[in-house]
Amino acid sequence: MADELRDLYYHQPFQEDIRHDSSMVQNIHMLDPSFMSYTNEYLHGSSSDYINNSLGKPFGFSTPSPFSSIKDDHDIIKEDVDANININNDGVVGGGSETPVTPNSSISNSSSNEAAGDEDSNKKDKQVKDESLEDGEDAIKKDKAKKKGEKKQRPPKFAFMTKSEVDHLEDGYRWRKYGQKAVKNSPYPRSYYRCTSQKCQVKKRVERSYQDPSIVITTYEGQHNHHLPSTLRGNVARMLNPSMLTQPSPLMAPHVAFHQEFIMAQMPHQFYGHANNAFGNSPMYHQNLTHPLHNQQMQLPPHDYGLLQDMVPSMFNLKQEP
DNA sequence: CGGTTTTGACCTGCGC
DNA sequence: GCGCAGGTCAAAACCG
Repeated sequence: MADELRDLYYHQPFQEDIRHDSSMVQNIHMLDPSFMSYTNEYLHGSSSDYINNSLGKPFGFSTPSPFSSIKDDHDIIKEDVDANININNDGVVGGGSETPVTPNSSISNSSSNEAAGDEDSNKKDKQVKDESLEDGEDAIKKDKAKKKGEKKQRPPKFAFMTKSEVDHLEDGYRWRKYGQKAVKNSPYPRSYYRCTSQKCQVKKRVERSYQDPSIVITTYEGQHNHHLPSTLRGNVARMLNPSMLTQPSPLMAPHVAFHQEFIMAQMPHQFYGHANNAFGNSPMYHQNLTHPLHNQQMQLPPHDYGLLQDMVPSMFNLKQEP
C-alpha cells in the first residue's frame, strides 16, 4: 500500500528546494488523520522534530515530474479511496511503522487533532440543536453525553503548501476569518477561516512555515456544499481553463503583486470529485501550472488534462458546452 | 450599514 | 489536578 501511494499526487515544482525522501512520502496522505497529525507535527512546529527533520523536505517529494508519475487518473482515485478506507478503519496510515515517531508522537497529535475536530463538530451540533430545540442546555448535555460514548467522524482534511507572499490565498470561495492563534515555536500566527456561505461548514487554516517564511501552509477541512460565488466563478473558471495552461493567465500578468507556486498538493478524490471543492478551484494550482519556470513540464496534451481534468471536471465539461 | 477582521477570553483535550 | 496548546467565540473595531 505504501509503495502504491508513493509518488502519487506529489508535485515537485522546486526540485532544488525540496529534497527527495520517499520514505516520508509514503507516510503522508491527505485524508488520513495520521497525515494531518503528520502535517501538524512537521508543519505546525509542535515538535522539535520539525526542526530536525522537515527542513527542506517536509513532504518528501519523490516524483521528478508532476505529471509524468501520474499513470492513470482512475488508478489514482481507486488507490486513494482504498487508502482512505484503510486509514479510516485502522486509524493508522499504511506503513504506519514508518510514521515518524517523535516525543510528540503523530498518534498523540492525531488524537489531539481529532479531539479538536470532534470538539468542533460537537459545537456545530450544539449550534444546530440549539436552533432546533428550545432547551439548548439539554442539547448540550446530550451532546456531551454522546461525546463520551462515541467517537465522531472527522471531516476530511487536506493540506498543501504554497509559495506565496500573501497568507490568505484566493481559492474562489469567500472566507471569514474567525480566529488567529500564535503557533508554538513559530513567529507566524495561524489564521482560521470559515466559509461564509450559509450551512457550509468548510474551514481552513492558514499559516506560514517558519522554516521557509515564503511558504504558506493551507489546511482545508470539510467539503463545500454549494457552488462558487457567482462573482468569482467566472474568474476561477477562466483561470482553470486548460486552454490557458500554456498561455499567460490574468494572474500571471506582471502587475500581479504576489508570486506563489504550488509546492505540494494531494488531491483526494473526495475533494476534487466535483468542481465545488476548495482545492480544485484553487488558482494556486493554476498559477503553478502557468508559471514560466514550469511551463515546459506543465504543458499537457490537449486531449489529456490528467489530474487537472480530474480536479475540475466541470470546468472541462464547461468547455465542451456551447 | 452590513460584512469582515481583530483580539482577548474561553473551552477542550492531552500529557505529565 | 495542572499547565499547555489548539481551536472557537464574540464584542469591538474596521472598511467599503
